Amino acid sequence: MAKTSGKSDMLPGTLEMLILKTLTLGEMHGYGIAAHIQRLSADVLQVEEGSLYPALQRLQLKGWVSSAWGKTPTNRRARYYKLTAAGRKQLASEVSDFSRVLGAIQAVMEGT
Amino acid sequence: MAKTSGKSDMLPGTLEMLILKTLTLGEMHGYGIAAHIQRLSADVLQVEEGSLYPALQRLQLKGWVSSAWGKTPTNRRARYYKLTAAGRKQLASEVSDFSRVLGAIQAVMEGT
DNA sequence: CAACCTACCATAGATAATCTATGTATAGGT
DNA sequence: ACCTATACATAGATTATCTATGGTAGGTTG
Repeated sequence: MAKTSGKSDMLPGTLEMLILKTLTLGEMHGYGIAAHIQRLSADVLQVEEGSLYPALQRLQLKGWVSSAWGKTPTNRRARYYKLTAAGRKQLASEVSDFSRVLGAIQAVMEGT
Repeated sequence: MAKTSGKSDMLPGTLEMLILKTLTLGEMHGYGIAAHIQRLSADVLQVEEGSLYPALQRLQLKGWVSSAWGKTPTNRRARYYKLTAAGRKQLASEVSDFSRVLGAIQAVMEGT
C-alpha cells in the first residue's frame, strides 16, 4: 500500500538544495538528513538511499559540505556532514535560482 | 554572453506539464509552444528543440496530445498539436502533483 | 543465545529527462 | 543570390534519479 496520490518521490534538481538547507540546522549524518526531509515534508518527499549518498558525494566533491566519521547519540557509527562556507553561498544561489524558475513556471501555468 | 543569473533552463519533470497547459489555449505547433513558454516566462525558461520534440513525441505516445500537419498563417508547414481528453485529465493530475511536491519542498525550505 | 529489526553506509546498473550538436527545408526580405 | 527566421527532427552525451543489493552493528524479543 502506498501514496495518497501522485507517483514521483522527488522533483529532480531539488535534492541538493534540500540537503544543503537541512545542514544549516547543524551537522547531521546521511540517514538523519533523509529522515529530516521526509518528516518536514510530511512523507511527501522520500529520499532513497540510492539518491542520497551519491548526492552527498557530489556535494563533497564540489566542496559544499565536509564530513567526518562520528558516533550517534545511540552509539552507532555514522558519517557526519556539515556545510562549508562555499556551501552556504551555493545554497543561497540555488534558492534564488529555484524561486526564479518557479516564478517562471507559475507565470506559464497562470497564463492566458 | 548570457543569462542574468542561474545556470539551468528547465526544472526537469515540468516540461510536459508546461506543454499540456500551453495547449489548453488551443492547438499549436511545436515551435509556437516553445515560443509561448519562453515568452510567458519572460525568457527564464528556454525550451530547447532537443527537449521539445522528444517531449511532444512522448505525449503523443501516451495519448495526451494528437497532431496533424498544417500550414501556419505565414504559409509554412508545421505540425499542430492538440490536447486530447486524456491529456486534460493528465494535466489536472500533474498540476495537483506538482503543487503537492512544491508544498513539501517549501515546508523543508522553511523548516526549523 | 539466536533471530530479528532498525539504523546506517555504500555501490552498481537501470531509467528518464534534459542538453548539445547537427541536419534538413522553405518563406520572405535585401 | 544570399541571409535570416521559422519549423521539424534525431543522435549522442550528460545528469539525476530509482531499484536492487550488500554489508555492519546495536538493541530487543522469543
